[in-house]
Amino acid sequence: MKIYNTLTRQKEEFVPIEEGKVRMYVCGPTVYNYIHIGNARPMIMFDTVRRYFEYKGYEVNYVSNFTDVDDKIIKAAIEEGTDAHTISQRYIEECKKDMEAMNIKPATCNPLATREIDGMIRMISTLIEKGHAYAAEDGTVYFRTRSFKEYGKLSHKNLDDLQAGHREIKVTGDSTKEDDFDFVLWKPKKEGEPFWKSPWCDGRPGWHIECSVMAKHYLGDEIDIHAGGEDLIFPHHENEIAQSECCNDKTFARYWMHNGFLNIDNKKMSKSLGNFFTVREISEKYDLQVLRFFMLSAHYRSPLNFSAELMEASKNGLERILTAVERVREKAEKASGEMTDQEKSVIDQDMAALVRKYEEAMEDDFNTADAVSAIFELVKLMNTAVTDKSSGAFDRTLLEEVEKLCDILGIITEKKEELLDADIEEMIARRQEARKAKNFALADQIRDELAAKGILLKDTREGVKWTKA
RNA sequence: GGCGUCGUAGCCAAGUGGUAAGGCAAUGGUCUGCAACACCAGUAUCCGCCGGUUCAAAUCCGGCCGACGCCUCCA
Repeated sequence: MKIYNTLTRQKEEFVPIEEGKVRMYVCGPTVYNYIHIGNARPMIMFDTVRRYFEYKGYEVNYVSNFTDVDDKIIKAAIEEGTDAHTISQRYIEECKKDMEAMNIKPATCNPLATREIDGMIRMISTLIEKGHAYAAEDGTVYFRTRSFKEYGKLSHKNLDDLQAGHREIKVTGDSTKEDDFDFVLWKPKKEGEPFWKSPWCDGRPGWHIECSVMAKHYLGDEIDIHAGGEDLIFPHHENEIAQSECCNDKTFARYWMHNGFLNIDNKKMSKSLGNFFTVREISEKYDLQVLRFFMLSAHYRSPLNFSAELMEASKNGLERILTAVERVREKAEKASGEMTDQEKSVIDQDMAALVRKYEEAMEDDFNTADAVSAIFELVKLMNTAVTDKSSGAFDRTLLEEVEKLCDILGIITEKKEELLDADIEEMIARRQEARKAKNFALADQIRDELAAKGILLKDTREGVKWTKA
């Protein structure tokens, strides 16, 4: 399996630290509001990575944090006249609902920054002892960036270039720093802010130290994969490496994976541009499976543009897959019989080739766009090869394979059991009678009425089917 | 100023040296009472532009144009 490693800027063969196991850390959201669709991209893509590893038989320890103390959370709390804890708890719960609707598997562990303060204090103390950090007079603790020789290895920057190429390295009058590039590990509390006691001052941790500590706590000093959005490469991930490697004297993460940004109209999504969507907003219009499928349509490292048209296209494409699976599932339930030689050859040749295509795509740095195309080709195979005459064994073999491959991508093929109101059931029955009597005018009229209520009918060989608009 | 990414049909998107996957949309046909689904058919002589390397390039090299990202909180 090949993974593109930001550290080396190359695809590398994945070799786990521990045979058969994957230790993976994904930077999670800061919970000060509903998550936006940009937050959803790493969640969906790295969940897919995890699913593929599990499919290959790995045991994955998947850790993803919630940053629950931060300026934005505090600001939101002040605006609402409540406390930071209330805000973060609320949005963690809402975030989990969104994740479930996107069929993202719960992480092995979702650590909270505020529950890991002791570990942070320990790590900061160690860094100070080793000379990699220092406390200023006001109690702020800084990391001594230049003390880590490899600083910049992930983002491929070097401090002197940054200094030379400085575009107004303004760094507000932080005169207590020894160097402009030093960053905060611990900062003093301000009036009304949550704080914890520490050897340096009452205060709270800097953002970067949180992830280093949580990764160490739940995954150990060395991890296999560390992932997140590409904007985190610098400075967040760079700083994590500095902290962790200076503290533990071990390589922090072997593989660094970063997803590209989700754009709107080719522009970065931002509140100021007014092109900002929360996952919750999208869920009002679409099943979030559609959002997931949309994200899978591009490689995770490419920028991806979001628009209503593309969501429509994704919805239709997903529908094609789901319709085909549904039809075969119903047919397979009834069909019996062993495979003919010809069917065996379709399975061994055609289906096997597509499964291979799918796996090769996934093993090549998780090329989900290609993997999806293999599923479409499998759908075509099902649509043509599963007929009245095909054997039950054949139908089920194809069905199970497609279900399995969809599941790796997190696409749910099982249709949710939904019930209709009695009056709608009655209308459908009346329309069937009208059709039997060849009273098509009445039948069409009823169909239009149902459509107005958001119920779309299809007459199939297996009977009347309905879907919600 | 430094470091990067991208430019493939109307749209999305894979392909990164051997002669253009897949999907959406649109068109014609088959099926269907009609519609929907499904199937069949054709659909980029060509991969931003200009040069170069090679038997062979969308794929490698150079230049240009265009879009974008990071360097500051940010998925």
